[in-house]
Amino acid sequence: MPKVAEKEGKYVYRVKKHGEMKTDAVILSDWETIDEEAIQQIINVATLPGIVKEAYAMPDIHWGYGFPIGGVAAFDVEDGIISPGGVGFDINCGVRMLVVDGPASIVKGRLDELVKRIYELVPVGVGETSDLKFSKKDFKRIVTGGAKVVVEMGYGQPEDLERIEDYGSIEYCDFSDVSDEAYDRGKDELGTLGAGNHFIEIQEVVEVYDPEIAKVFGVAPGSITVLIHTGSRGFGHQIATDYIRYMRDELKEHNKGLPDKQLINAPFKHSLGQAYYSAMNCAANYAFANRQIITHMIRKAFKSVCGLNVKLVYDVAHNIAKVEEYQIDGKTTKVIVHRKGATRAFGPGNPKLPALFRETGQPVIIPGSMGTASYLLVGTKKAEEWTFGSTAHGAGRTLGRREATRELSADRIINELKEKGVKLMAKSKKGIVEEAPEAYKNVDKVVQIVDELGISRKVAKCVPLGVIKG
DNA sequence: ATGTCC
Repeated sequence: MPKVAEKEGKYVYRVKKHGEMKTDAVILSDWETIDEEAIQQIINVATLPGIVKEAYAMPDIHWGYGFPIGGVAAFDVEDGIISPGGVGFDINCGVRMLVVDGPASIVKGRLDELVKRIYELVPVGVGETSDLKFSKKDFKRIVTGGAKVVVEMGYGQPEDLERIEDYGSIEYCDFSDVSDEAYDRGKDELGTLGAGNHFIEIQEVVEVYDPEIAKVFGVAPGSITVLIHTGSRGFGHQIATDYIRYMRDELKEHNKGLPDKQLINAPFKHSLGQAYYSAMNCAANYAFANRQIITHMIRKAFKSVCGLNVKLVYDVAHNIAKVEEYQIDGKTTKVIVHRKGATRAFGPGNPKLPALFRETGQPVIIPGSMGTASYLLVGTKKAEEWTFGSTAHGAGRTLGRREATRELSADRIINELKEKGVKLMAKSKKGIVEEAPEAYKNVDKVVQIVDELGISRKVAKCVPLGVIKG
């Protein structure tokens, strides 16, 4: 443990404000699994203008571009900043859980066919495009309106919308803040999965920790669930790239003296900060629409192969910045919360939640690495009071992609999944090694920590039956 | 994460 960190409690470590830090940094994790580069990154975040309360690291923290992945930081909207590195390149990368309306036995009996059908319907892999064609006018409607626009176009049902974070639509956005290049990269990728850690997984609920909440969420022991993990593809990536460049070129003086160039940012109130916020929200809407279209394809697959309907459980964002209000030093303060590899975890009574989840708190989805468990949890008041309504987002890497490629073998991983009875279809062997379970922390441990800390609570555990990867 | 280097 670096000398700067003090243990404050079980899974709570504090780096007291020192040097250029404007606030403390708090690490919520077991110490053994953390790399020191990521700790330095959350310390760097605490030096940024307008940061309020504390910077937080979740138990799945690992090194990222500028900000660590698994980091949460809130900046005052009046004198704080917004930073593309605090959101991530895959803007509104997130996870959506579906539940199959019917017996597990039917799905298990047709698993191979089902995985194959989904693989045919959803384009996967780097740079993969879809056959769906949207006019520029429709594309503009989609990225400014999100999931509801594609539902209107026939991809899903109006009831889906209240089961998406922010109803799958973020209002503050203007298409004129999006570059032509971002449009070009994004126009043919709606309805595609992508690569890297993105996946579609068919799972079975093996354990329910809170039956009442599980019932509200629509799952029970033995339920078949489907997880979709993807984001805004080349569209969001280009928007991040564009605005990092604009901020570097146009805000030289403001960004002078950063502890790390990758922390490049704009004052939130500055026209460039507002333009990034707007373009980022276009990418967020794109990602919600993307997961909605993929849901439609999965529903088609289940209908044709099993004759079963599929319902939405919930859809969460884990790479995004949002304006929210919190009590800070007894004062209601409007902040721009950056959740990078962190999941919103609003508790019971939060007015931003639909009536459906008003009494329980919002569903939270924490996927594991390939072949391991995934969890459905519920948000808490404690998260709202402590971590700006945030919790972890996944297992978190322990090996970089390059290290994983060097140390692990795709064939062995394929065999291990086969032995476990998990059906895998993947576009590339490279993706398999990079996403091997050995390259990640143990998701069970991450979930145990957030549950014990009370920043979200376990509801159900799912294990994989079939995996589709890029 | 990503038309995995403009």
